[in-house]
Amino acid sequence: MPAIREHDIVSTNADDDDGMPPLVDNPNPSMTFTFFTDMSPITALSADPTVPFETIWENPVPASPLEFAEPPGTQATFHGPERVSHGKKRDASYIPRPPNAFILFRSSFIRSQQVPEKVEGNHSTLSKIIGKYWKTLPREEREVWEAKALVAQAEHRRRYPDWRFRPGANALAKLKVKDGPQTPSRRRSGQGGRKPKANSAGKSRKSGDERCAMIADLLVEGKTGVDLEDAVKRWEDCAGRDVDRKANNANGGDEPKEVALANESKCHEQSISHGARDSVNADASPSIRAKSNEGCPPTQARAQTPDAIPDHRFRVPLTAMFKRSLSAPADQITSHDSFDSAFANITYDTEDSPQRTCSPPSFSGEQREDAAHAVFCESIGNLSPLVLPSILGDGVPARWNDPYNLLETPIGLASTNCPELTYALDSPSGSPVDQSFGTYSFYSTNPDFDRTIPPGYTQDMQNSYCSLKSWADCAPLYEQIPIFVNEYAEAPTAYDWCTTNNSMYRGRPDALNHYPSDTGRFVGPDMIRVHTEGGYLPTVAY
DNA sequence: TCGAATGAAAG
DNA sequence: CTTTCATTCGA
Repeated sequence: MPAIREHDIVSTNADDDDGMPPLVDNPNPSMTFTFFTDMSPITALSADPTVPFETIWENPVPASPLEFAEPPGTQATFHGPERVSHGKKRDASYIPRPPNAFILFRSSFIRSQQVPEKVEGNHSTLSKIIGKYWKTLPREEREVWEAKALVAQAEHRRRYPDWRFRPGANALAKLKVKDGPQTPSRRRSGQGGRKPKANSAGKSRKSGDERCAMIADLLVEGKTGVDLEDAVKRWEDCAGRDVDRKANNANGGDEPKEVALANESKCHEQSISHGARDSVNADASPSIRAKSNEGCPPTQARAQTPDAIPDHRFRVPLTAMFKRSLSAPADQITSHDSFDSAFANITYDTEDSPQRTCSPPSFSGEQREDAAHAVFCESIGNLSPLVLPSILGDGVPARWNDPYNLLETPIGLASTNCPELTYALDSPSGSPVDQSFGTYSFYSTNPDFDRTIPPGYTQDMQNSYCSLKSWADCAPLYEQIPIFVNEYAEAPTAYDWCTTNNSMYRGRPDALNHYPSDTGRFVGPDMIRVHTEGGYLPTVAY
């Protein structure tokens, strides 16, 4: 099977330049689709095709009210060339880079005006604050932004299939515009550009950093708006004069801590965390992770990761896990590389065997596919790295492999999280219905999916098939990008998986659902290797 | 296969 | 200017 270039997906869209969401070329009349949970269901964003794609990753859930409502007219959009971003004069044809997770977070954060202008209006300083705040985000929350970044990236690629990041290419243009030949002042070298003041070596700088850290801490506590303003004011009233001493202290001096603590605690005695937001909502707001940082938040050794329990799963950031070169020539893309590295030595926690390591199994016997292209994933009952986290965020974080939280949905009813979908369960014959067992499927009213059974699929697999390309084409409509196993596979004909004792099993997808465990409890396979009939490009994200 | 550079948002 | 992250480029 010829290797299919990733861009072939999008280049089939004739409307790539028109700026309108193309949806799918396949206007199949109403149909339903089902897929297995290990087939990377994605979360529906909006079935409304009129929703401009620019708003997709910023406002994925219009239905869920944002606690920090943004002022009207400030809805986040992806700023394509049709809109000049923040006053930079650029050619109308200029295509900006897709925003990364942090940039999206920062934008949303600033838009939500949690830090009043009076507290800080300078965007450089805001960047510092937001950067510190960003580092304290719990992983789930950060993943939300990583997911958005992936969506943004996917959408960017859909719109500008031929775009390539060309660092420096724009620098030339800049020099031209600035008419002066301009020394190529390396901006981050600290040498080139004028160094403003800060000659008093660290003093003002230090206090600035201190203040940033303080504000970031207050944000972590959940303070925003007026609360934040008050707290900052209190801090400034009495802590400002401590700055010098603190600055010295930070340079290795062993200043008695009681002094600082006393000062601080008297300045901002109790701050009641009000950040009772649902954690995985999609705006950059302080959330419930505000801990018991009563009194003055220590400005340095703050909990970097609020996760109380170290979670060794998926330490690889999503964006890294699913990273693929956006700009590399398509036929050089080897997106499995990131997968291989991401999953090579991941330790999984499961109910049955915490911290069990399951390295990629070595297969014996005939292997039809290129082992280097194998994609590993977890399956039903376990977290699936193939599914991005749900950002539906209506208070119940969905499972990784159940992004619609369908397992909490009565069978046969539409998910409250995603009315477009209905949950069905095929229980193994004779078994009581057990939602952790059996095949569960999502039925969609989305007509845009191709369910033409490819060669290799038998009729009884029909219900588990949905064209992955359809998902890919629809990706911008969904919060979650379909992370597909074998996007271009003719058909997955068999899955191999290893169990806790490293036994190898093989079977079709439905067999996975019937895999019994010694304990009488369903144990999902640790890993699944998807076999295909021919070669394939294991695109992991589109 | 590195580290350095660039640029994404914003005012 | 300033942040983090993704990507490219040159050595």
